[in-house]
Amino acid sequence: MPRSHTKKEAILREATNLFSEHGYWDTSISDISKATSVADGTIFYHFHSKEELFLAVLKNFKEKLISAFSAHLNSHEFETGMDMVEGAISFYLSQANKMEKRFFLLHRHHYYQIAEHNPNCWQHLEEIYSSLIDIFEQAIRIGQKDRSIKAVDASKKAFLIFTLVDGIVRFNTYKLYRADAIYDELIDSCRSILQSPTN
Amino acid sequence: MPRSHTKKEAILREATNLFSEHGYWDTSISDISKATSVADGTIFYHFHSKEELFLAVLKNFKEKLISAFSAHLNSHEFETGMDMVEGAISFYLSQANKMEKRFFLLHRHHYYQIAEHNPNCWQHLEEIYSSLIDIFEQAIRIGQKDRSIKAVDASKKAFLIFTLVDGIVRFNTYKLYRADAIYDELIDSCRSILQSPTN
DNA sequence: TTTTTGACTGAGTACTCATTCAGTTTTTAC
DNA sequence: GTAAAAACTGAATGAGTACTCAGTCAAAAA
Repeated sequence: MPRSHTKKEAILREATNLFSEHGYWDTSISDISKATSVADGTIFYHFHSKEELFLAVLKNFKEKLISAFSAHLNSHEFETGMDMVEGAISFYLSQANKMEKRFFLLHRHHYYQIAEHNPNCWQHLEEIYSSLIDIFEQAIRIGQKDRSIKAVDASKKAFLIFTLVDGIVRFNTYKLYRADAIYDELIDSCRSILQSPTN
Repeated sequence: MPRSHTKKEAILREATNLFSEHGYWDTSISDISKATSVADGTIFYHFHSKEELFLAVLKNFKEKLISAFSAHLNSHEFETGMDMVEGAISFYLSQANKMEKRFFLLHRHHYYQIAEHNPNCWQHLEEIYSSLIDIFEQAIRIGQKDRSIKAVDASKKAFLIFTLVDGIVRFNTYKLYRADAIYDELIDSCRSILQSPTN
């Protein structure tokens, strides 16, 4: 239990770093073993294949991300549902900023490729997105109760807003646009989406 | 000119199909040569390396995409700038639908990785995005002249709307959400963003 | 003390893949 | 028609790769 545990964790940690930074194909098993100061075989002792390790990294990220989110929302009080939406947006952006490399994982195309034939992988992705979108949806519903948000389709609007925020994170990590330069416009637009008179 | 031209084009065409469908790493040179009925060496005669071929595919896609867009916009008349924005959105979605596989190219992470050390690749991506965003921006400016759109920051709102639409395309290709199920909400939201009273 | 167990090792295996190049065929120029 | 140039070929190369496995070692169980 003492060292073995540590080594498996270390492998997972280094694999997360390397897969996040360089992707699946540009990270070899021996890259990971070197970074962890472990023999190649040890990796296969703990994880049966490279793909399994890759999935373990995703699973780990999923758990960290979801618990970080619920911790944040539980520890904050929001005046209105609209404020809660805003809080969720800015928390998502700050998380993406803080663990930028990890967020790369979400945008790594290879996961979606694996997901096509691996239901397990698909489920991880699905859980990540649905739990994130859920946060927005719940905030919208709360806002509709306290009248800070209009009677819109909460589920669809939540998806749209999440898409928007996630897309901005994506452009930011690809260095094609800076997220902070557009923060105010983003919040503004989300307010418009949720508060403007229904047509 | 006769056959040589054809073969180079055929290689580019098959490479586009295979890279779009399976990605860079899951497409080998011999996959491409088999699909084109050409010897491996021929590929290297026309393109110096696999990466160069990959970039040629991107360049080709860029040109096709941009010209398809301007052809569409020039052949249509729009009542207002707001209608033009709507037209651009629905055209983007229909293009993404029609050449779904090709659009994968835009979301293939590998390009962004190459872009990090290859200014040429970065430029292609930058041109694709900036010309697409430009279309939205111009439509917004026209709308501001004809009063169908409020006095918003055209450049930033154009980026936001593009991000939103592109993000939806992404979720659609990954089969995590169906774009057509959300079309009305999308248009609605864009109207809100561009027409709601400024705070 | 002896045995057993499970974590760990790293050289070896079997393979894939991009790239090369010496040579052949086809096209163009004269 | 002939020479030069260009297009094309595919077997060979060599650098990598994920994964295996026979064996080491330390600590727990007997």
